Amino acid sequence: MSSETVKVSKARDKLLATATEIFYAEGVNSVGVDRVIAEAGVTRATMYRHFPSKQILVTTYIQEADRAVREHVGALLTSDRTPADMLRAIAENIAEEINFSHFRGCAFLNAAAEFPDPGNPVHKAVLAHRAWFLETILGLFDQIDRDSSDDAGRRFVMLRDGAMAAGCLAEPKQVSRTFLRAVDALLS
Amino acid sequence: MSSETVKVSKARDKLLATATEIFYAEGVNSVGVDRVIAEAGVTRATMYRHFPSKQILVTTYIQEADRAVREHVGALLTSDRTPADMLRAIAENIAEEINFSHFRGCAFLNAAAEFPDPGNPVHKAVLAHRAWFLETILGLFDQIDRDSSDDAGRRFVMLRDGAMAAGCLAEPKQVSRTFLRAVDALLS
DNA sequence: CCTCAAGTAGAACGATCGGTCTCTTTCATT
DNA sequence: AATGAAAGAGACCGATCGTTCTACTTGAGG
Repeated sequence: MSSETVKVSKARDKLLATATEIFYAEGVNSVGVDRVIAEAGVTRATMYRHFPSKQILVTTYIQEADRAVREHVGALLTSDRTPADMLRAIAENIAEEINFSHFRGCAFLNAAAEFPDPGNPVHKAVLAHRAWFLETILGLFDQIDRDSSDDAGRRFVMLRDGAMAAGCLAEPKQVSRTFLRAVDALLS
Repeated sequence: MSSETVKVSKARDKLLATATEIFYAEGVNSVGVDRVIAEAGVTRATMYRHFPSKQILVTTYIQEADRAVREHVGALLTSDRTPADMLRAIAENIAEEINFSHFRGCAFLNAAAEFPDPGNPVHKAVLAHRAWFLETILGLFDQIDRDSSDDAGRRFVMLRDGAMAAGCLAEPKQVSRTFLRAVDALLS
C-alpha cells in the first residue's frame, strides 16, 4: 500500500455507511442485520468479522456520528471567529441539518429513545456525546459573558434539542427559523 | 351494574396500564407482547380480544397518553387564570414531570423515534398530539400579545421539547430549572 | 510459489417475535 | 336454572431475530 494503515477495509466502510443510513432512517430496533448485510452487498461472515455483534455495530454507528460532529465543530473552533460567531455558525449548521431532505431528527436522541438503559453502551455513547457538546457550548458562552454563561449555554442546548426533535415532526423551515431567531435573541 | 357503561373491563385496564408502564420505561420495540401479558397477569387470548394486534395496543397507549394530557391542560384552561399564568402552570407541570423519579423523556417523542414512518398509526397519533399542543400554546400567547405570539409560542414548545428530551439524559433538576427560567424570560 | 487473511456463499442454530387455535372455567343477566 | 360473553390455560404456527458454522474463492505480500 502507498502509505501505512490507509487501507482499512472496503467491506467495513460499506457496512458502516449502510448501517448508518438505515439505522438513522428507520430506527435501530426496526432493522435487522440481514437488511444491513443485504443492502451493503456483503456476506454475513464478513459483517461478523468486522462487527462481532449488532450491539457493536450500533455502538460504532453512534460513536462515528459523535466523531464526525466533534470534527466538524472542532474545525469551527479553530477558525478566527468571535465566540458569538462560532455559536451562530454552529446554530446555522444545525438549521441546515434540519432542512436536509432526509432529516429524521437527532441520531443521538433517537438512539437514546431506543436504548433507555443507562448501562447500555449505545446509551453511554450518547451521554458522552452530549456531555462534550454541552461543555463546548458552555465554554463559548463563557468567553462572551462569564456571569450569564451557564444559563445561556444550557438554554442554547435546550433549544437545539427541541429543534432537532421537532424538525422531522413539523415543517423543517418553520422549526429552523424559530431556532435561529431564539439563538439570535440569546446572543444579544 | 350500578350505572350504565361504567364497567369496561378489568383485564383491559390492567393490560393498558401495564403496557403503558413498560413501553414508556423500556421502549416499545424492546418489549414483546409476552412481557406485557405476563406482567399484566392476563392471558394471551384476553389481550388479543381487547387489542387485536400489538400495533393497536401501542397506538392505544399513545392515544391514551394524548387524552390524559389534553384533559389535564384542558382543566387548566378553564381555570380563572391569566393566559400568562396558564402558560406558567403548564410549564411547571412539565418541570414536575421531568423531576419525576421514573421520568424517561417524552412518550410522544420517544414513540416517534421508534416509528419514523409517517404512515404509521403511532406516528400519526404523535403528530396529532403535537399539533394540538402547539395550537393550544399559540392560542395562549395570542391572548397575551397578538404581534409576537407566533414566535414566542413556537419558542415555548421548542424549549419544552428540548427539556423533555434532555430531562433523562442529564440532571433533571438542572434541566427543569433551565426550562422554567427560559419560560419566565419568554413571558416578560 | 506459497501463505494467509479477507471475502463469498449459504446452511443451520436456538430463541423470540407477533399471532392463532382449542378447551375449560367463571359469572352476571335473563 | 340457563345462557353467553369474558377470561384463564396453554399448545402451536410461521417468520424473523441475532449468531455460528463449514466450504470455497480471491488476492496481495513474503
